[in-house]
Amino acid sequence: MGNRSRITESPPAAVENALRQFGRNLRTARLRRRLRIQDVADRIGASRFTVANLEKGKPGASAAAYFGALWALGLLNQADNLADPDRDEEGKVLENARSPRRASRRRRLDNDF
Amino acid sequence: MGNRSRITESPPAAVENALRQFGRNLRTARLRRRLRIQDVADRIGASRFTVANLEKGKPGASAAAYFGALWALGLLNQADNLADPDRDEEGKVLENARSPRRASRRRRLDNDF
DNA sequence: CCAATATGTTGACTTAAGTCCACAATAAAT
DNA sequence: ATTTATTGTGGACTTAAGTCAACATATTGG
Repeated sequence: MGNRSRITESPPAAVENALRQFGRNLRTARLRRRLRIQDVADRIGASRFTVANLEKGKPGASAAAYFGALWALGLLNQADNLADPDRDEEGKVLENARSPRRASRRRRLDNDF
Repeated sequence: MGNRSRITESPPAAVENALRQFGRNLRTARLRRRLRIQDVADRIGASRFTVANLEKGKPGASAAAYFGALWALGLLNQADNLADPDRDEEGKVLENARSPRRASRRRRLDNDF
C-alpha cells in the first residue's frame, strides 16, 4: 500500500483477532476441500505467498484477496450481509426519521468517542 | 501492494459486487450514526480518502481498513462467522473422516475446476 | 523408511495503496 | 439566498503489498 495507515499497521485487538480467525477459517475450509494453497492462488490469480498470508490473517492484504479466497471456496455468499442495513438494529434506532446524504457536525455537540 | 494480483486488479464480478455492496452498507451505517467520513477515518487512524474508497468498495483497500470501518461503527461482530467451519456444511461433507494438515495432490486426479 | 510434494522462510524487486494538498461540487443550516 | 461544512477529484509523493527465486522444513503416500 504505500504510506501504511494505523489501522493496517497495528489494528485494534478486536480487528486483529477477527482477521486471524477469518484466516484460520479459510485454511480449514481449503483443507476440507483438499485444495493446495497453490490451487486457491490459481483460482484467484495470486501467488501462493499471498494466499498463505491470507490464512495468517495478514491485516494489509487486500479485501479483494480475502473475498476472492472466499469465492474460490464457494463461500462468498457469507459476505453478503456484512453491515447489512436491514440487520443494523442499532443504526435503525439512531436513524430518527430520515438519514442525511452528508453528516453535518453543526447540529449538536454530540461528539461521543 | 506493489505487483498487483489479478484478484485485486480485476476481480470476478461476484467479488466486485460483494465489495461494492459492502461499501454501500458501510456508508449507510455511517450516515445513520451521523458520522462524517473524517470521523471514521480518525477512529481507525486512516485518511478520509481511504475511508471514501472503502465506501466505494475499492478492491485493493486493505482488509484491515474494511474491518476497521466495521469496528468503528460497532459492527465488527458481523465478521465473526466468515467462513466459520461450523457453518460450512459443504466443507463438512467433503471432509470425510479427518482433515489433513496439507492438501496432497497425488491422492487422485480430482482436478475439478 | 523413503520419495514426493506441500508449505514455510528469507531477501530483492516492482508498483500501486495510502497520504497529502488544493480546489471543485454538493448538501445542510440559518 | 447565503454561508458553512462535507464530500469529491486530480496529481505528486512515499512505502509496503505482492511477486518471484531459492532453499529449508514438514507432511503425506507408498
